[in-house]
Amino acid sequence: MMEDNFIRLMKAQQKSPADEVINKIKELIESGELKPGDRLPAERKLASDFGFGRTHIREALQKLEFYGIVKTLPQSGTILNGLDINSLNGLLSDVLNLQSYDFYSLVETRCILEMNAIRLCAERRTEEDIEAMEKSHQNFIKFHNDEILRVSYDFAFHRNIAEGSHNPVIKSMLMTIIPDILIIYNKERVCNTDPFVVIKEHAEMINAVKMQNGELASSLLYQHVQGVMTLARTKLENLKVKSLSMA
Amino acid sequence: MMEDNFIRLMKAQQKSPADEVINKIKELIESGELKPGDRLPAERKLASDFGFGRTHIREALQKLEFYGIVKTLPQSGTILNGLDINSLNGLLSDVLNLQSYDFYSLVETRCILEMNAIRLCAERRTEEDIEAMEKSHQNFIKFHNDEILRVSYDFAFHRNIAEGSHNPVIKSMLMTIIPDILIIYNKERVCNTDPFVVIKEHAEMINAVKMQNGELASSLLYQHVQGVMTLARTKLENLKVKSLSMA
DNA sequence: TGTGTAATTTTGGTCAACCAATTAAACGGG
DNA sequence: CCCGTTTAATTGGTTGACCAAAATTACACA
Repeated sequence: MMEDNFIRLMKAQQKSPADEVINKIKELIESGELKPGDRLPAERKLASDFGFGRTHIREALQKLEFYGIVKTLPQSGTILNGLDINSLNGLLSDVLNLQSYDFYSLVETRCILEMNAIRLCAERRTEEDIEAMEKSHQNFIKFHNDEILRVSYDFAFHRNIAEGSHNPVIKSMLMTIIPDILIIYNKERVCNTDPFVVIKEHAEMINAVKMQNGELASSLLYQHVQGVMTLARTKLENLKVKSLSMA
Repeated sequence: MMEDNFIRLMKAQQKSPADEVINKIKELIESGELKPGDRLPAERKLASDFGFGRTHIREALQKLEFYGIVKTLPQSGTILNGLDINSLNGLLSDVLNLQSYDFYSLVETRCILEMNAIRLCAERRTEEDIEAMEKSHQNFIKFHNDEILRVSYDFAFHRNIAEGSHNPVIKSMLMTIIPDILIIYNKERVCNTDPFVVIKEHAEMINAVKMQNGELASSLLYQHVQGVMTLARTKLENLKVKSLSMA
């Protein structure tokens, strides 16, 4: 496992072709040859100029579009966004320096997003949201003896919370990080929280949401995930995951 | 602009080919034909079975890999993650139901992430972090009369905060949402916060970070972004942005 | 019967060519 | 000279073919 991390670290240091393309685009901007708002040279031209195939060019542009740096218009071209040079350079540096992240950062960010998701859920929840949470909770109780199913319904419960926040950005972000957490959870098999404790905590959170008490719901959620936080801090502190990007 | 939103809404209802592929993969899982941990049929087979080209298959798999649902191994195949059927179905439903998001959600999430980023920055900051914040702050003062440069250095300041959190997941998430916010900011040209107010707020935040006072830093950041929050709530409430996904 | 090696097949990644949408240039008439 | 129409060029998206790595199968020998 340590060897795995070493190999991944080395790979991270070898830039992918797409990252090399991004670096060259960054140089075009720094040289003034490409200005904010400009259309980029055509994919074929970039391929020829940079010495990479169009597949790598397209992968690089897709990545830049994902981060809002360019906008691709079918059959029309690719436009650099209109931010100023310093901001563009900063963003491009950040894209190029995206790191693998450690499990602790993953879990810490999940905690932050979920604490706020449940606070918003308490404020904004609908009857459907409460019913969905109740249903997941009842299913958790029903299958609390089944190690796999109870994790499944715990996860469903957390998805209900995200849904109840009525903030699609928070939902989307949680979606990108929850699967990795769950996968590592299941793989390490080190979480053995008493299901009755979970049942109690779920019930308290539902009640706080019903009462529209965001602060209470938020602090209950914080307590709820302390188990994973502690786990991440002590046993899996240096566990690397993947780069949170498309490359 | 209202017409723009209408057209985008209609487009959102037409599933992309990649989403149709994802839906078919979901059906394979629901039918039991594809189980957690299984290798998916080869790309060529999926293309043939589903009636889409390999480009669309690969785009769908790339999206699923981004969300942690599958793992693609070059020259070996694509593996479905080992989560249970309910969780997989839930995740796939969420992926298929990713929505366009409104500017308010974007800004609200930014506020949440940055409040926590600066709290962590106060706890974890290094001397380099403080120096970087000071430098951005000094540049903001220097160019406070230049509308473009001061936004640029304000952005640099916020990037320093993200960097100082020492949490790559938070950094990465802020990176995906900040450009859109800045672009809309510049386009709507409706923020006219007095630069001297910003200078004062920046100085207070730096001081709180120096003092390692996370709570203070967090609440100062909250005050700092209230302008954008108010703007988002009143003037741009229904402004749709893009789908926060690769499709 | 088990093991090691070689051959074959399968696989995802990449490429050049082609398709169709968009833009730019050319042309003709007023 | 300007404007509308037609033609040509440019563009990103898609396709089928090819490449090389990985996995599977077949075969030979102890």
